[in-house]
Amino acid sequence: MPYRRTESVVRRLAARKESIVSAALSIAGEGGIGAVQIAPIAARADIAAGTVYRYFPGKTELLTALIAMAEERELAALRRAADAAPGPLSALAAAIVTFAARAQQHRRLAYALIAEPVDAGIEAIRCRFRQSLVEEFAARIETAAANGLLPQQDATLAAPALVGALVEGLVGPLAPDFSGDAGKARAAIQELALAALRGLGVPDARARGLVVQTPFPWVKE
Amino acid sequence: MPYRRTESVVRRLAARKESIVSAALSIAGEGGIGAVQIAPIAARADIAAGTVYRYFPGKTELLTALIAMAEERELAALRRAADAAPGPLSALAAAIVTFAARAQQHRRLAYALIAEPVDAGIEAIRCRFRQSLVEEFAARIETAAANGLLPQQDATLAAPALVGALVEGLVGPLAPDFSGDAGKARAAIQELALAALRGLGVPDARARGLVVQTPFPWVKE
DNA sequence: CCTCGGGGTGAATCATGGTTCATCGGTTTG
DNA sequence: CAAACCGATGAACCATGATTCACCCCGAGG
Repeated sequence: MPYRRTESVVRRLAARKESIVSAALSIAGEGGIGAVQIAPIAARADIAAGTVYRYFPGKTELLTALIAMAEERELAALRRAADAAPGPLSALAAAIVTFAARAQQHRRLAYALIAEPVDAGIEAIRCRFRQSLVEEFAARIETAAANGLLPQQDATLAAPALVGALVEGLVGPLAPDFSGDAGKARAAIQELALAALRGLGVPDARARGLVVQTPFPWVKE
Repeated sequence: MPYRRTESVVRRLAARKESIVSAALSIAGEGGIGAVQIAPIAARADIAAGTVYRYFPGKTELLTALIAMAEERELAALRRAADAAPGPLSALAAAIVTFAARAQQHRRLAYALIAEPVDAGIEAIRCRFRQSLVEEFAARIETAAANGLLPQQDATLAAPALVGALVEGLVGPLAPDFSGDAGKARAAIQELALAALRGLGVPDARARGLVVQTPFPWVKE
């Protein structure tokens, strides 16, 4: 009778695959995308370098899995925050604040996943992540505009600019250093979110209570 | 008597150094930072690979020279446009529009010099360029705010966000494709500039004539 | 128990791209 | 014009890091 994988073996394999991706993710969060190399990943996952290739055809696919994992998590958080808001405009505001807060909380990882220098092949993969984010924001902008809560505008232009401003302002290499002062960090998020909303055509977001204090209860993960 | 370089030799050497940097710059403009490699540069400059090392101790220094050249050019253009404006606020607006217009005109190069993935060592160099840009904008923002033309705000937060929004909105990988439609490109610049100014606290830039049609006569190079 | 086959191993291999250096050829000097 | 020397050359070298593969090891099936 031919060899059949035991149920427990199947579980072990799946768990190991998962642990490889987790190892990669944690390394990315510490040392950036450049530090995501096969040998360190294998070491952290307590396996040999060659074993990685029993689970992924190549580094590209591993990175793809890594980004997919992060993407899922981030989009879910974004949607949870937005959908809990009472209307399209506050949903947009909540998405902005949530994105900013989470990005800042995992600054290194956010930078690695969105803006950090990598080589071309990997950039292509990462683009899909950014694309998802941008589309999420674009959809929220369009909905708000359709409801007359924002001036009509080109969301395909505004959404990338919005993401660019948030990333560059909070986690980019030139952003001010907020480490060690949570209050300052929170204030920066508020200020940026207000500026972003002004840019989108909401001059009085604060007065209208659109930008609430972070962290939201539902931002935690 | 020891060997002394002839005047003509000195000129030839200087010209060659210059031509190496130019070759590197043109390659960056075509293929991005990743394509800036010693062998192709040497080929384009019509010299051997080893010769590059007679002019630069290493690739890092060559890249530094490349970026310095671009930085000089860009900052000069920015300042020329801004200084020709009639006041601090219109100077800021002019700087924004000029930056956007130039970045879009040399989209590939702008991306390479500001946002494109590269490895860590090079990123450090490139940061200085972005830093210069951000500082230029920050100074303009502060001046305008000091004159009561903008609400008081943290320019060290606003300036990076501004640059991020412009870059991501116009030249980033997710920006809409403007090639082949100059009108659309121009409209995008206008819209982005207006949004940026709204974000900074100028709700009616268009009505106040702050964002004039590009290209400015003085934007040309 | 034995043996079979798949998972695991990690040293070896390959690919890429920066850097070096022994050597060549044209200039400068006396 | 010959000697001395500098700048140019480009093949060889080196470093990094992904990928492979011949060889183990262990548990399932008989």
